[in-house]
Amino acid sequence: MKEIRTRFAPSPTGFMHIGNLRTALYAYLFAKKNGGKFVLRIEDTDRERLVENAVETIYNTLKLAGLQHDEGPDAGGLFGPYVQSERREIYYKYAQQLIESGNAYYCFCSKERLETLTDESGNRRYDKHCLHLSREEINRNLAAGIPYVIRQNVPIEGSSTFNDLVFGEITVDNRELHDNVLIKSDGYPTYNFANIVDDHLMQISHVLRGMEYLSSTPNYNLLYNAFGWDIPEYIHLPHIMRDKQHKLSKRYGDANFEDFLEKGFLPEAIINYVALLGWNPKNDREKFTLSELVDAFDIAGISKSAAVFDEIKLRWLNSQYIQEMSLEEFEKRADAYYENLPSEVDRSLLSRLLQPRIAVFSDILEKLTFITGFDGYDIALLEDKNSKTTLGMAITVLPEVIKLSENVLVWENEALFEAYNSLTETLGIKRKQLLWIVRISLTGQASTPCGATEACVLLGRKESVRRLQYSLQKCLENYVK
RNA sequence: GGUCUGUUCGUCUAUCGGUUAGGACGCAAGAUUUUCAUUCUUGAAAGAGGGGUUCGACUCCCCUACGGACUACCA
Repeated sequence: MKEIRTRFAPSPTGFMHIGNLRTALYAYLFAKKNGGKFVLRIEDTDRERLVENAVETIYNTLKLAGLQHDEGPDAGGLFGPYVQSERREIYYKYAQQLIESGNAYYCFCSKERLETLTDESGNRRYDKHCLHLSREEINRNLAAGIPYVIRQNVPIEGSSTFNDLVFGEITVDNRELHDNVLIKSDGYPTYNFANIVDDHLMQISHVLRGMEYLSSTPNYNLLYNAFGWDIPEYIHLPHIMRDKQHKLSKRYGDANFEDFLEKGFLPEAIINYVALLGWNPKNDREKFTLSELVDAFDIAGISKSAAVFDEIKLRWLNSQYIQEMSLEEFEKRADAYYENLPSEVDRSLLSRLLQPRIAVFSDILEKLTFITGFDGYDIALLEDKNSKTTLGMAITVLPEVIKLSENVLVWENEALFEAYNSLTETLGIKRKQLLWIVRISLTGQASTPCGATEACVLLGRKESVRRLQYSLQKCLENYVK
């Protein structure tokens, strides 16, 4: 039984796109599920699109996501080098072999000539012009240093059929196939060539990749056959969309892993969410750790249709992870968002209040504005139809609350609640009403990450009394009987 | 344009010929609540259209419509 080997083969052209991450995840899951190996290969054959540090981004992402590769440029392995730019002689050697067997040929056509091959709808198909060059002509051109590429010689007749583990059997007429460039004029191989040579040499048993490669797969199979190599199993993955019409793209912005991390999403939640975009475990389960995903993964659960990325649902999943973490862990991660808080604010209490109320860590900033940004608010908030409060009520209640707040013995939650609660009795109003008035007066916000008494504790006695007085003042100014 | 491919609630999806078409997010309503929030319950919400095949089709086949990918010396 052959060992299961999958690979993730990104090109270092920028950030790690969510769609790419999912491809890596599935390749990892499939390998691990079957006791196989997951290898990382860097496809840097497009010298113009290289982005500095992109390789580090790839390492980093895989590390953060927990997708540890068994082989790769940084991990070693028996099939290196794992960076395509370091394998040029290999590709060239195999290209020569293809030329000798008639499955590839030198092409010296100029860009200008190629242009003339473009039809009215903007498509270009090479006419095999250079296939008919004589040995002498080729040698002469080579000797003269005329730039050339090496092209695949696809048969003009017949058809190619292959089986994809997700999409099933696919047949394409060979006449639809192009004589793809295998080796570019700069000496580097194209993806179309490098990927098949490497997949074979690295003994990749299952190729998982985006379905944009589905239509060029027959080309690859022709190459495998020309070499007499076994064709790997194919697992093409449906796209992840930003909406029904558009693929998730780098241009769109937020579609990359590090952006989500920056927004305060947890890598585990992102992985969990992304796993379920285009795959389902055949039951209703929604929460999985990475190792649980390994156990549950099965290509039968991969769907054929594209999935729209839904950040709202990701938020929900993320909130589940946040709520399950320990308070210590939460505090550690939340700490960065507490920077601008007055030092007397109780961070531990704050964390306890915040943990069940946020979906992503960056939500914290907005939840904290009642502490950091209390400078006037819409007094109309004090009139609430739900709690049945009015400005007039606030005016009678606030002085009592202030008096009580100045005198209450211990400034902590229980005591405050007791004190305010007994005040409702003497004033003859509902607890909900009093607490609404207090909370609004204290925070100026309809929705806060805490109740009235908790707001008191967070703000401290001095600041609380100050705010209550300020609010009373505003009420009096605005009150028209 | 050609080729390949897809189409179940707004979104992610289950169903592999027989179900009141299920779950989740989101949404709405109600309940609980120590005030914000949580939680709970309930509800609205789907098989693109048309032909077949079949006793019976979301499920199989064909056509149409509408998406998407590819059609580069990018991957």
